[in-house]
Amino acid sequence: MAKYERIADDLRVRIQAGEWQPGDRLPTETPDLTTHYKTSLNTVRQALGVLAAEGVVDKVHGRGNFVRKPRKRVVRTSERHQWEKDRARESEATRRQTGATEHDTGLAVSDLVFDAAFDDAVSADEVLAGLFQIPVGTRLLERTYRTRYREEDEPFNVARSYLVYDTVEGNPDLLDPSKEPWPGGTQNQLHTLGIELGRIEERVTARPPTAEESEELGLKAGDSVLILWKISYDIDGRVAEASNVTLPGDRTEIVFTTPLTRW
Amino acid sequence: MAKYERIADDLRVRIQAGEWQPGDRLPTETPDLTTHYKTSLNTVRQALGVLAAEGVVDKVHGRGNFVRKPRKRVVRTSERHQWEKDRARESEATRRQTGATEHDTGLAVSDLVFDAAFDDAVSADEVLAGLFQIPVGTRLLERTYRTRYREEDEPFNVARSYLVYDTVEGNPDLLDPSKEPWPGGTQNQLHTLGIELGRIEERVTARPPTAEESEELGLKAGDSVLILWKISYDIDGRVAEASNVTLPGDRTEIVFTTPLTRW
DNA sequence: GAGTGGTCTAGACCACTGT
DNA sequence: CAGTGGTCTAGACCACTCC
Repeated sequence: MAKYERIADDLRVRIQAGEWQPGDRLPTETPDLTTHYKTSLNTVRQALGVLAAEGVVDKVHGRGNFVRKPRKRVVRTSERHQWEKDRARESEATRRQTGATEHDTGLAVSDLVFDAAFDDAVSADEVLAGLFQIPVGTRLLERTYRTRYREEDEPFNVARSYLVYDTVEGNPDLLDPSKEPWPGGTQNQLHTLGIELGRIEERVTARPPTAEESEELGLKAGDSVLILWKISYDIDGRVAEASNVTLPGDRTEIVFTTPLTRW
Repeated sequence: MAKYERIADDLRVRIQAGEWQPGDRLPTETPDLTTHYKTSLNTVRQALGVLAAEGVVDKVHGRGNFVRKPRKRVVRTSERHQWEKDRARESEATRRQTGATEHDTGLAVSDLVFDAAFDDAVSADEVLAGLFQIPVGTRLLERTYRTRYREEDEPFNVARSYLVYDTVEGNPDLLDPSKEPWPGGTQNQLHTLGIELGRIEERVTARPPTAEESEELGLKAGDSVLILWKISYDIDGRVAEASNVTLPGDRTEIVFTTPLTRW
């Protein structure tokens, strides 16, 4: 076993044992750790790199290496869909109170900041064309949403929603970024187009963030992202909307409930 | 911007542009890349480390650095639960045909290899005690399952299932590792104890693998794991079983369907 | 044994943080 | 300005893969 692995293991054990609490600063790379482990700087840094990649340690330039604190979780439940559907036909006054994100996080609208960007001339790639059962290159409306806590700088998710352009022309609000976030969410918007949803499918995978995502979501080494594709089917089984959300893996818990029929 | 970042960006762009195809070997670290970028070995390796952490490049000791190929996905659907419940009361002959994993992967039992390990004296920690609504320290039965493709060395998942020990004493098969995998799965086993499930809840998060998980699941730098907690409630709303599965994030797609009631 | 990546060293200098 | 982490170099030697 390499020296840097032994150092990483030793530090990991000492952290787990509580020698340093979450938030505490570890001994300095130079001279503390290099002399303690009788090794060179590179080797100490390689060991700390392992722990950072595991999410055990936060490296902060100019300040030190810290034991990472567990972060507050955002829970996203599958009940949100039925809840959103039930609310889609409520009065605007009612709808204006809260959206699905607030339903999940338990926060008021005022705690969250939204940002919307539209692109009404996106061409369907193979994946989207396959979902919507349309030719590649069909014109789509792409809406990008970012949600963040008012006190934090970085958004905690980035969502991109796709609709077939031809189907949304009937509602000009759907093409106006300043109308965001609409009271009622997507299901209310689809309702104005005469579309009722019958079923929602969600597909979840995980991977390390790309450099771009790390930048955008303020992720550190040792973070993963959850990729959630939400596909909304109308009552005839056609795809009405497809969207994907990028969620920080360690801050997000996705909860699904499957009711079972009685024997 | 640091030199290693510029090198990583340059290589990333060239890979995306198709200069090297998935599976192709990149130029050697020494002397090709060091001379091409007029830099030292460490700097080239730091750049390649970035790409490896993103999952773009596979580093293979003694052979080279390769453009990573997308891997075959295993799909896990939430329909499996109802399917498993419907099957739990079928004859053993029928049940013996396939299990829920085969239902998802579309493979025959003979393509998969299972491994089961039991520990009938696990003490409930705070998380499990909270789930089952029992005192911390209550005796639990922990069953660990590993599933892998017959042709591959590493399992593609590791699952740990927890049952309250007192409730399983009625069925000695539940305490015998050699009876694994039982035809019918957990729902069939619970059926023999007179327990019928009414609802299943699944909670999903993602994070980088621990050193132990990388070892066990054969994961490389640049992989994430999905952690799925499955909580099974009986028809009275009590927790009957809790289990967690560790799934390789880039090989697994979890699919959930939410049916919506009609307006 | 040749080729290739992995580990380690010792030292220089840069960049960020807080006093 | 002092303290601390980040980048980079040049070179030595080890470990793995494949012919």
